[in-house]
Amino acid sequence: MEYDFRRIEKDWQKKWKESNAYKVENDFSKPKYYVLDMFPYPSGAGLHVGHPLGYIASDIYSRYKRLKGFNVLHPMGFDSFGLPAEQYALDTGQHPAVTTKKNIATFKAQLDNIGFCYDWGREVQTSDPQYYKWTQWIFLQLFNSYLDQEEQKAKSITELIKTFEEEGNPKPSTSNIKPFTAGEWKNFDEKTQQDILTQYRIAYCGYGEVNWCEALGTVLANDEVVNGVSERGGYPVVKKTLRQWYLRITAYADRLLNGLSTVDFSDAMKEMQSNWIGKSSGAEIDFKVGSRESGVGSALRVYTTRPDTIFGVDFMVIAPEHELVEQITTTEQKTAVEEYLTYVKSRSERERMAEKKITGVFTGTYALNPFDGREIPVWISEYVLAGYGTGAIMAVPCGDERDHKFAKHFNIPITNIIGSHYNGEEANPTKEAILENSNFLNGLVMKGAIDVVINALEERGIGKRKVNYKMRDAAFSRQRYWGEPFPITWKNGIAYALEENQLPVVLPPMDEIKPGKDGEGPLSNNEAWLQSPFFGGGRGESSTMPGYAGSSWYFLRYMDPQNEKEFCDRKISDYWNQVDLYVGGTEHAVGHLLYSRMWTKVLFDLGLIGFDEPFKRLLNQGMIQGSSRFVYRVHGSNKFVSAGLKDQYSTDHIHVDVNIVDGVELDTNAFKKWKNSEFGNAEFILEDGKYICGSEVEKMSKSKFNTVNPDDLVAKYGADTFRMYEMFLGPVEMSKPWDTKGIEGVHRFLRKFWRLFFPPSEASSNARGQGEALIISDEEPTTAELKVLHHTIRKIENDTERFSFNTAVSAFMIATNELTDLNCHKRKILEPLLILLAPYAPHIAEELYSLLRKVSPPAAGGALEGASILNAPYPVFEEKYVVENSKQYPVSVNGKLRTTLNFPLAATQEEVEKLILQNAIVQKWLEGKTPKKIIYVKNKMINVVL
RNA sequence: GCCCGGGUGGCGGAAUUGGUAGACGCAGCAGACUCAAAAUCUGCCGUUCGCAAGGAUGUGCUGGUUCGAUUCCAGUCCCGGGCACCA
Repeated sequence: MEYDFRRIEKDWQKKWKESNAYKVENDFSKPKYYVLDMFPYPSGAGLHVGHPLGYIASDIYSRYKRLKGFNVLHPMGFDSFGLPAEQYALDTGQHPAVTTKKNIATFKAQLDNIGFCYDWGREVQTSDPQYYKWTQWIFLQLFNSYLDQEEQKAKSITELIKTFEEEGNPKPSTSNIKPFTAGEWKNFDEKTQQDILTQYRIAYCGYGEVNWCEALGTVLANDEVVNGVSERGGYPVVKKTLRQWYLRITAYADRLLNGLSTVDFSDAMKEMQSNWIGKSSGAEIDFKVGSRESGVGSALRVYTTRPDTIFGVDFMVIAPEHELVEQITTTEQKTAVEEYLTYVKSRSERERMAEKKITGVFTGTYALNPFDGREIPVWISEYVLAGYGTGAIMAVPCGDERDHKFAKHFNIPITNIIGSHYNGEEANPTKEAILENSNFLNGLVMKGAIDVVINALEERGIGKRKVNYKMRDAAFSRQRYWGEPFPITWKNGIAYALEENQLPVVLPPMDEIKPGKDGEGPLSNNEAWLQSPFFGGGRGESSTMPGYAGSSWYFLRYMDPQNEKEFCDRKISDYWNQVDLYVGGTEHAVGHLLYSRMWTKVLFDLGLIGFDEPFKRLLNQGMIQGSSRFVYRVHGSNKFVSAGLKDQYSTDHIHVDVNIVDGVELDTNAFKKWKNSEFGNAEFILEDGKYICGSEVEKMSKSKFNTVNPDDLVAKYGADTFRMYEMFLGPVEMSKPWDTKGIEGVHRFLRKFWRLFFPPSEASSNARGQGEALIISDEEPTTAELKVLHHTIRKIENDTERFSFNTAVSAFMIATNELTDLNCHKRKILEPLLILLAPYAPHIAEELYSLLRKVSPPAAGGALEGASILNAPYPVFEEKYVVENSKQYPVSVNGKLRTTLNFPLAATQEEVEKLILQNAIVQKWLEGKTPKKIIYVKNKMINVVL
């Protein structure tokens, strides 16, 4: 019988579906394992071969864990709110709900084609009101909570109100609030009270500088802005002050950082996250300032990580936006300063980043070194950022490269406090130097002096120890339509939470989706909805939540997807607990992964779940790049010249569809028909009778004609071949260009594997060299056969556990080759092998397994017919089968391999040495000398050392 | 500029982390079966000397540690990724 993968795969996919084979029960009696893929955004383009890489890996691992006896949760869903659907709607007039639904159907069909073991009964879609009801509910928890600084724990805002009522707020944790007493609190009006609470809420609405993208008509979070342009679309982004919703993620900075040590992420991923959080510790120091004429006035507060260099401060720099700019500018410098500020405003964010010029202006004012009273000029420069630290720095040119360049540029004298470590040409940021010219710090090593200075500052009350973070609070509103509406109602300029029973606040259908006035979202055009009765007499919020809202908690909903009373039952989340294995790309390093980690921590603090890190282990799959092909058209003609000859002509290069190129050789007939025969009258200048294309590795995308659709490959070779080939390409973590060529090899292997069951014979073998009859013997296996099996069990188990799927595929190939050579058709070997293969190639394994079970008796017991390989007992590795009777050891002399000798296992060390020394080849290389010692390496080889 | 990865045949990639480098697959060459093709099978396949047996050499480059280095150390050159005025 032929390996008819089309029939087999169709049959089994149907049977699995009908029998609900992948349904997952919340069976608390079994050990659990949670495998999660980053759910896709259902774009209109459908899947290309790059997408399933991670899905295949997680599917293999899920099936493997299931065979190992775990209750495995391996769900799939769709991140179906988001910008592209809305952009598409603006362009085509199609409603996002319609296109999203269509795209999801395409995605599901494509995924099912590959044979994944998802329990679709647990599917979630973030744009489904039954789902986003709970996104809104969790938002309300964020809105109604604050972070208790002392306990570093989120608590209900009502507790904070109670504290204010009883004790007031003598020491506010933020400088935005003045201290108040309990009595004062009670006398504040509603607006004042709410404004104060806003400073504490974890989700809050406030004015702030945001990234505004005019082209997209919305604000963006910091991680959605790359090099001054929007991540999506590459449109310019400007800073703008607007009323926005925020998540107070900064309050969780320390916990997000510390939590990294408890999870198994790659070092690169951890580093990206900790860089983004950007914790640094140092000190805030107050410098008295005032112009010479006016005398000493207010204090200028700076932040520094290097207080030890305090005596090397030669000038101060404040950001152009700093609040003291006006106050400290002297009359004679006024014009110069104003000119400079105008110049700074004229420069866009992008220009500032692209060309880093040394610019600045002197304010005319001097600050006093708090220790020795030395006068230090205060400058203004754009290289100091208003948003970080205090927006002002103390500049130490001998130790900081930027300060050094600035000092050289403006001829500011440089004080050397590090002796020979400073060469006068370049700053040296060392911490190891012994301090000079540094008053009471002279003679101290710099890194030791840091604490000495901070203590001195704190004693004199002129500074304090301070930790700073680069991370900012995350902008949480978008001026868009296709997102979750806020469960918020505005009354008299105050945001109030809606009651739980008002949820979900359903996104109203709108005929036309276009931006509103004054930077408001499309919902602002729907005043009727904004004034709906469920907003309780207030006005609804016209912006919607960002794409990351729904994806920050979806892994919890899979556990209990149909629950109408809660986002997830606590007993159920206690059972499934953390995601044991999370598979996805690195592109979400500082977005989704940080937000979901934060939400988890809040939910944990509020006692709603029992763990504070969502993902125990993260596996980053690499990107599959496209391998583009080019043809070269001779300028102004319809002649196309082969790549090797193109230098003789002046040519344009044109992307050509990779699917009509075999390797690098163009199918010229297909090319003429391509794009509705746009090149129908093309002529070719060939080399060696062939047209050779140019090639380049690029991102896979439709516009580059380098995408390969998995559906085509599945149709041609089958899902099992496709799955194994994607794994065989190389390690999952690695990025690599797609190359369809090798898929034949994997397909050949599966056919060869099939022949172990349907061996060719004289009497009957079909066109593909496969026998017509299933041949299976119940004979006892030979030692050699058992050795192959148990080697393979060990190898597959090890490789699967460490996600080395490529080497596992190789191991299957080796086993198949060896068993073919041994002419082995024994059930006791082949049945366990099928079970090993099942996670990788489930369809062929299930087919052959069911065929075996139709002929008695099964090797491992159990039901004869109707048993599925999905629940088969995983084969157990037994060491005894791979142990040898006599052993061959390679023997080297001085590390160089010289020969291989056979030793009886029972031989004593003396006998072994005698055998070695008597050997003619060894004697030749010993050249008559006596060896110093003989090294036995780990049961692997023997080395004779001269 | 700073911080991570990584450089192994014609190609994708193995090597249980200090112990026979190049597994497995692709491509290539030669052969068997066939009228022929497809399919299948067998052999060869880093470089170099040699008819061969067998040597020598070889994991970006230069050194070092070791009986022994793709693996460890120092320096250096490329490639990929991340961050980038964060004081």
